[in-house]
Amino acid sequence: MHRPASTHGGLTLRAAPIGAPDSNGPFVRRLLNDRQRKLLGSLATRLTMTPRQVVYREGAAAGSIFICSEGALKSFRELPSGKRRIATFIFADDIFGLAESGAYMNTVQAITPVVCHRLPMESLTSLLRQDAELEWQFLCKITHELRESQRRAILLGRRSATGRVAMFLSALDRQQPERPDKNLIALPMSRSDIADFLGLTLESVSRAAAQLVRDGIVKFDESHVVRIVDRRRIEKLAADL
Amino acid sequence: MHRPASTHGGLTLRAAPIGAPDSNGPFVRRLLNDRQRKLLGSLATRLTMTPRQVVYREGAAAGSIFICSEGALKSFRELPSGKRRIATFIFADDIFGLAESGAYMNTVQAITPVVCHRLPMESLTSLLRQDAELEWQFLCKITHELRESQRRAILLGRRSATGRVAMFLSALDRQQPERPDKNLIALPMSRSDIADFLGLTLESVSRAAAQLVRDGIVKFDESHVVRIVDRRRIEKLAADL
DNA sequence: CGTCATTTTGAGGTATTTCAACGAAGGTGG
DNA sequence: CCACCTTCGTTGAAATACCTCAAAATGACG
Repeated sequence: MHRPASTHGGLTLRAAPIGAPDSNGPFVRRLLNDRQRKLLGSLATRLTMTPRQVVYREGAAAGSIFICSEGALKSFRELPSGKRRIATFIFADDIFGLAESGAYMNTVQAITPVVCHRLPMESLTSLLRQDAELEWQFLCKITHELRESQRRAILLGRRSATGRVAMFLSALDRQQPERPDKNLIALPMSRSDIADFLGLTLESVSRAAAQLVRDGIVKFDESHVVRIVDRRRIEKLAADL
Repeated sequence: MHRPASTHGGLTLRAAPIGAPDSNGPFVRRLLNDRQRKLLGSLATRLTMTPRQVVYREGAAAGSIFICSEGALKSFRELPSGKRRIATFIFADDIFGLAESGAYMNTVQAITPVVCHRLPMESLTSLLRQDAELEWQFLCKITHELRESQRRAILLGRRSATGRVAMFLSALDRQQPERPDKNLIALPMSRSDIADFLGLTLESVSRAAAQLVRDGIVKFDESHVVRIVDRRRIEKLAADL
């Protein structure tokens, strides 16, 4: 059943501020006010996707940008060798399809059921170039993404598999804001997705996860739900070593 | 001697367009028109730095953003283990200090003699929030950076040292636009900087570089100047494997 | 020309990758 | 309801590649 009321209902972004003197840590807040949501909503088409469904493929003409409202997706490239590298996972309040020039750089595929909004590139850019306030929200969001991406690049430099996995869990933990139990982390993606994201093999991820369990740092309630047992240690592992 | 004429003379940004249907490859162009340069120039303070000089330190209050006009810098973090990870190298027409929230995330240090411009965060943000056109240029630039950062994260996933080094050289090659000899790449940074950037040891970088030379892919005219001998092969290596 | 930093080269240890097989989970059809 | 099949995840043992430790060689600079 279509619910036209929600056409722009879920349209939000989320990012840490750029210049604000925040208390401590990158506290993340929602962007976009009612006016801005309405403005974007008038351009947007609401889409629902089923798991494994492809939003767009690498190399396709980049005609739209997307905002995810619910669910999780992965953005990846197939390498000539047949290996697959995941550029980023996409969750609610994330933008995707913007960091492209002419053609999409990655393929984006739903992991869970997804609700997202498609905004035609042309109307969006002309809107942004007229509305500095709205554009500012986008600038904040992209800057936030850049920060995260750099953080990731730094931590990918490390060799240790358990360190990488700890870093990954910690990033997911930071990323998931409102949850009943703050120590539960949903892992919607498969082990091999995690491996492709971290530049490890699927086996190494499995072993590293087992190691973290043996060390009493985390515990798997289900194979896709992690419980943080010792938050201090996982954050120490993630911070570096 | 102060040269007020050049206060805003070197103020440019450089990025691939976001939505433009570019011919092929991310052709990079200069941003900012005269009006915008003048506007920014009126806010900016011109700074010259000597090699090893620190622009700002990790954790310091983020009061300004910077635009580099000449030279090269590195942005890095010291890890508790004493190791050092380079988040990014900064060249002419790059912005730095923007992807922070309240406090700078990284330390930035000059590698070569540098000319850059300091823009107070507050005046810049209030200017941007009024001037959508100018803000658009910044959005393009940050988006470009995000693209590069994601590309890097993807390629850091790989284990192969020679592949990483090839990727690094290829990225520098793309990054350096106007050169007399298109096959010469300047490597202003040290081997250990490269290692810290790629998440390798200095020795591995040295060996990987030697390997590339043995394979007839590159040649070192000087220890900080590389000549690409076989462009097809280095790009194949960099693209993946 | 001597000193110090940077870079290269060498030999072993260790971690991850590979290759392989097994176990678990979910969906389909008889 | 159960057998079957496919996908996903775990575990085990050898090979490879990078890291570590160490020392020599090259280059920069006073």
